[in-house]
Amino acid sequence: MNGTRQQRRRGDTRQRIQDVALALFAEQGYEKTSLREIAESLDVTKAALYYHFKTKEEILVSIFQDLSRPLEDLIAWGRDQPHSLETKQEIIRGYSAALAGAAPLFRFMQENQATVRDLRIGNMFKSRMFDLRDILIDPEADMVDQVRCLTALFTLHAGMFVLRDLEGDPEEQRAAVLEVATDLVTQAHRGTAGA
Amino acid sequence: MNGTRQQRRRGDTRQRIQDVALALFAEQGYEKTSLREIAESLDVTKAALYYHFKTKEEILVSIFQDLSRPLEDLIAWGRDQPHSLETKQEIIRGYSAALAGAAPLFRFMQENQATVRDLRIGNMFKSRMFDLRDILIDPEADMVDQVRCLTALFTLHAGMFVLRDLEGDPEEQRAAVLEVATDLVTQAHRGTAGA
Amino acid sequence: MNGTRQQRRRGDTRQRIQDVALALFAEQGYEKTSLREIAESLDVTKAALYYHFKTKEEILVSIFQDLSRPLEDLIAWGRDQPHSLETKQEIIRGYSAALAGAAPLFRFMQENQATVRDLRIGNMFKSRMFDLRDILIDPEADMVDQVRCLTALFTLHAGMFVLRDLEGDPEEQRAAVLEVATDLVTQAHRGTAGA
Amino acid sequence: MNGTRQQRRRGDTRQRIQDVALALFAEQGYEKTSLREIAESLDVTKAALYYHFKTKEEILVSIFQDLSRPLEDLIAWGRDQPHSLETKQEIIRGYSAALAGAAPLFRFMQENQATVRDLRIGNMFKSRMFDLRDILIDPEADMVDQVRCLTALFTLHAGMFVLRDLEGDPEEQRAAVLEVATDLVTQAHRGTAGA
DNA sequence: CATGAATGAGTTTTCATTCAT
DNA sequence: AATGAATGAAAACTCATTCAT
Repeated sequence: MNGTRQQRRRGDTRQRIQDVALALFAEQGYEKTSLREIAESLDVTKAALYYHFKTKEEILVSIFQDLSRPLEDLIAWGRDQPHSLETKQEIIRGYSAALAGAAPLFRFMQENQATVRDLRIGNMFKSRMFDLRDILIDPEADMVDQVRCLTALFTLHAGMFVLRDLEGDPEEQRAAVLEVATDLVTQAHRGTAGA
Repeated sequence: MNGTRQQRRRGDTRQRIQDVALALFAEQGYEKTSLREIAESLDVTKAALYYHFKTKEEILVSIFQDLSRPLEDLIAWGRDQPHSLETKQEIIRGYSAALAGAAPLFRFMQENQATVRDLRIGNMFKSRMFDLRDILIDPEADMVDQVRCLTALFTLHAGMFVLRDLEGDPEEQRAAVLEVATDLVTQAHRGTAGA
Repeated sequence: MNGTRQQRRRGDTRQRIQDVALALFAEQGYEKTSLREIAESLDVTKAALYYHFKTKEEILVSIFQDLSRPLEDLIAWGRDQPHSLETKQEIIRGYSAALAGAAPLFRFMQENQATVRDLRIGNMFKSRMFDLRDILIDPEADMVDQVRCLTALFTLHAGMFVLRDLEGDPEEQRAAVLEVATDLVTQAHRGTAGA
Repeated sequence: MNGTRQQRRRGDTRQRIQDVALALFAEQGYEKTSLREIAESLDVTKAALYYHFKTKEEILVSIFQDLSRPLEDLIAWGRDQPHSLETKQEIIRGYSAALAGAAPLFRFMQENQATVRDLRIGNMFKSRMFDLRDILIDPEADMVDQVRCLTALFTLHAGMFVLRDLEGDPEEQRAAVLEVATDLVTQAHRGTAGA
């Protein structure tokens, strides 16, 4: 007992499934990752996956729920703040941190939109984005400033997956992306506030 | 003769396959669209598809090649221009038009990145984007301004698929998106030129 | 007219189909050679093949009929000869020549027995072999001598396709094979005649 | 429980697949035997076959590996013996026994050479034959005696599938074939030893 | 003498899922 | 907490063949 083979501290399996699944989903996409592949990576049988999760989709949902917690907290916080410039800037910073903290998940969401769209997490994610939008955007702002805010959001997203292909220091890149995004919401806020 | 059922103006089939395939690919994603589905939509057999295209991927490639022609022309034009602000703004305008002119295709590219990545069009598209980047970005500009240019590009992309979910006049939206993107390259250019 | 493209002296096509088909059948096997492949090798369409031959099998049958003519002549000759040793030796020589004269065909027959068995040429070939056997074998000879005669036949066959993998001068090999085969019928004849 | 339908002694399926597959492969050929046919013969689904074997080819490979074991043992034995006449005769006897012990498999190999050639078992079998050749053939023997040895081998092969079409007592036939083959290696050995 | 367009029936293979043990 | 065995549905693709032109 406590043998070499059984190293795996028990109770661990669920977490290990999530980890491997996310890695594969992010690397290959959801549809191209089969449960067989996940099981083999873990050296368990497919049936074992079904002991821990009801369906393939459930695995993904559970990952999303676990990893998007910080984002949810951010939104909850933002909702109670005044629509001030500081709040908006803090939201941008927070979102950037949330993305960085669960990069594989968000990269997955980016790259598998068509698939994600008709999975349960599709709506979950969409509603988070709407929440962010409602915090950032002033409904009375003109269209251009509204677009600036949305653009700020997508700048952060794109920063994750596009800049990977670019030369240059990653830390410097992240900072630059954050600056551009912050700039955009600031311009948007000024435009509206000044009018 | 010339019956109702046989309406099918001959020679038409290849084009009809491309049309239906693109519509389905954009709507459901590449993997979730089966050749059976495409064939049934057209009221032909699967084998007929294989008469016109060697593989499923080939259908997609042919669509991409046909529809990305304007983008290619734009790049060819841009390569020979001076790296002036006017050129950059014209590139943004042109890219916006190219996207609008083949919206379903580019929406598809956006939403199926994980899939597209290991299809032939993955590299084709990537290299187009690199070309655009090289035209827009001044290699001596600082990181922030470089990010601004890339952001301009993605603003246009995101404009296509995100704004669909937004209320408001589509034409006004498109104009706003274009303005934000133009603004970004302008700022980037000023920053660099002024330094 | 008499243009560069149409070089192909007309009327030739049927023959060209047979040639290419035999080459491919021998190289890859009957089932693994598709009509598409044959057509493409000839730079014509599949439908063109159907102008010249009713079915895939028909192509093969026509090849067999054309190329097995010498064998048929040999058998016809042998049937009218006395069952002397000279006759038997001549049959062996003749069969060797027939095989050499249509090597790809007979190699094909060797290597595709399972397939050939339920094609029309299966029975055609089988009956030729029975004819040869009846000429070579004395029904009153003992089993061992009968086997010697059959072995002589198969020695020639095997000589074609096995020796290809062997080092050594091909001509010397062919001569050696012929000598062994001749030896076998001679022994068989002596055994029977001497008894 | 223990119902008539569920007879299937569990754990049995893999073996049953191999048995049925070999029977069908030998009877109809590899290409003309579909997995559907095998599955239906066993009253399981196609997918069940894939639970036990990764590909169609794997089924064949596994059969070959299981059934060619005695041949491998024979070769292993032969390699360590002196190149004496007794050794050679024993090899012939042993090969005859090996063929008889797995007649359907070797018949299959005979009749599907074109197919087998580009499957993994093609090379496996070829190398076994080369091993046998190296044991039987004296490299200093003249070509004719070398051919005699090879012919001995093919006599045994041909004995299996040709004699099926012949009248006469099968046991007597087998004995006769063995005698002819033994005779051939003996002649070959004498020729070389005497020189 | 040949092509362009298409079909129907089939192939091997893969997948998410189930369930008795 | 997991496995071994299996399934039903579907996928992409191939092939010999047909026929109007």
